[in-house]
Amino acid sequence: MATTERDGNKIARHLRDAILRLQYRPGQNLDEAELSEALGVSRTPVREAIIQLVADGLVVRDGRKARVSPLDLDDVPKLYDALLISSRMVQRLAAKNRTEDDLSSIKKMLMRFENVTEATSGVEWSEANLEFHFAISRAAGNKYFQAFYDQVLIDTIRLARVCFSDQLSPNADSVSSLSAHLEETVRQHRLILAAIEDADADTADELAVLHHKLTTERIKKVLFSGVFDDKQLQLGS
Amino acid sequence: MATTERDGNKIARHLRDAILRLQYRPGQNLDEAELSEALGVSRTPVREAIIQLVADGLVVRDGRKARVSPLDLDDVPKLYDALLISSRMVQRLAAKNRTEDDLSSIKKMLMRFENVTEATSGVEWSEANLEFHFAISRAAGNKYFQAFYDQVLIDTIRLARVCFSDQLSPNADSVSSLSAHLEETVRQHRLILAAIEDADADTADELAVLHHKLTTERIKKVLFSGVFDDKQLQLGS
DNA sequence: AGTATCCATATTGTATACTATAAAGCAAGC
DNA sequence: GCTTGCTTTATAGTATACAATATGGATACT
Repeated sequence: MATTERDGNKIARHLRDAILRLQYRPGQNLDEAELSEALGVSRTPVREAIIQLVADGLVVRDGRKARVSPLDLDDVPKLYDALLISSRMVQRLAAKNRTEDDLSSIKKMLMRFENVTEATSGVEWSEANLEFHFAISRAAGNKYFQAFYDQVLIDTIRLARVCFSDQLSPNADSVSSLSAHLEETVRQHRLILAAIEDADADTADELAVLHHKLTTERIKKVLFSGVFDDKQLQLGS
Repeated sequence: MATTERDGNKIARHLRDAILRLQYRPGQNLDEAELSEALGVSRTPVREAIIQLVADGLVVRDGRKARVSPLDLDDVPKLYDALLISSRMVQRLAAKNRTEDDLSSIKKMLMRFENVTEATSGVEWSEANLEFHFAISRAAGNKYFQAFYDQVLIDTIRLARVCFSDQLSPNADSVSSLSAHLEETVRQHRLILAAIEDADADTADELAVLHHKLTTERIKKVLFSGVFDDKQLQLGS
């Protein structure tokens, strides 16, 4: 799959990164001439990159125009359905099929993720997170499940970033909960690695369920944490 | 997904069909100049079509060259793993989420498939089969599972066609078993439609398992039916 | 005043010319 | 005689010019 083969095409990779980092916002129109000028190449490679991204699902055709694909709200539950199933399957397969190379790759990504702190930018930490799960995806050794999972992971990250970036003024509660969240994430990642190393497919599967729960709870917390506090704003006081 | 959006690009569609029909054999080199001449267009649209097909997994990059992707033998068990899981999930979802439009679409494809007889060419019947399952895939209403399943279906069909086309002299046994196989396939398709119509997810799931079994048994029968008959060729007679 | 049609313009789609690169073949040296 | 490096050639990658089409605005007609 295109997302897996680290990427081949320089300009497609640049566009992909820019989209994932929300430098191009979901729904934004992609003008070929504009992009080719910005990137200092002609329209041809830009067009070809866009075609790839359409196939990857990051860009969507709207008539002849191309737009960054827009993270539809009623796709969110579907995304988390897919995340639950694909992560369970992939971690199960990874526990069965992982090679020594896979293990060291996963370990490397885990260590990178462990160096993430509260000070690290959100983009960096979600990138490290993504790479950890990509490594597991490769370890599963089944290109069909891998393509499925990679696609789901990418949209999960995009959604998370949109949620966290729209959280314009991070309130004290979410900041204080961040370090706890990071800690728990690292703890789970270690357990997942251990299960895969032990070839314990059932545990790897159960851990996927737990990790899914952690992810969805985190998103829920952000989405429903308004800026108003019902204690401070007594109507009529 | 690209395979789902009936296709947008005329020349990509042509190439896709040609590859699925084995008019371009797995492993075959795709020369841009040659193709552009054959199709009566310039290299640009051919290149763009190839990029799409690479993303769809039907074409693979080999250095800078492009080749029809070669159906690796040790991917076969992985394909059937993926087929089992994806078909179960998709049929389960379809039973839950299907709309009336989905149902009539599935019914239409079922009727088309029922008109397939032993006289029909293999390409036509597998095409009708594919369309039936694509319709169910759409009915699932989850683009992630749909993309997963569609990809698996496409490779399943490709593999089947390679197996049956390589069966150079179809022996009497496989010909006589064909009508039984067709009949059983139609029977299962009807049951699957009924389960989806009844919103009976568990049955739809179980039927996917049965259908998977039918598919794999059929392939096994072809792969292991040599042309020699051990009764006719007694050594030393 | 509202709507419909036509023209102008912007933007995508295609063709072709040119450039860079990789593979193959030949030659020379070890 | 085999290997290695250079040259040649074929093929992919890029740029630019041109064609087609969709969209928006203006004008005219109802």
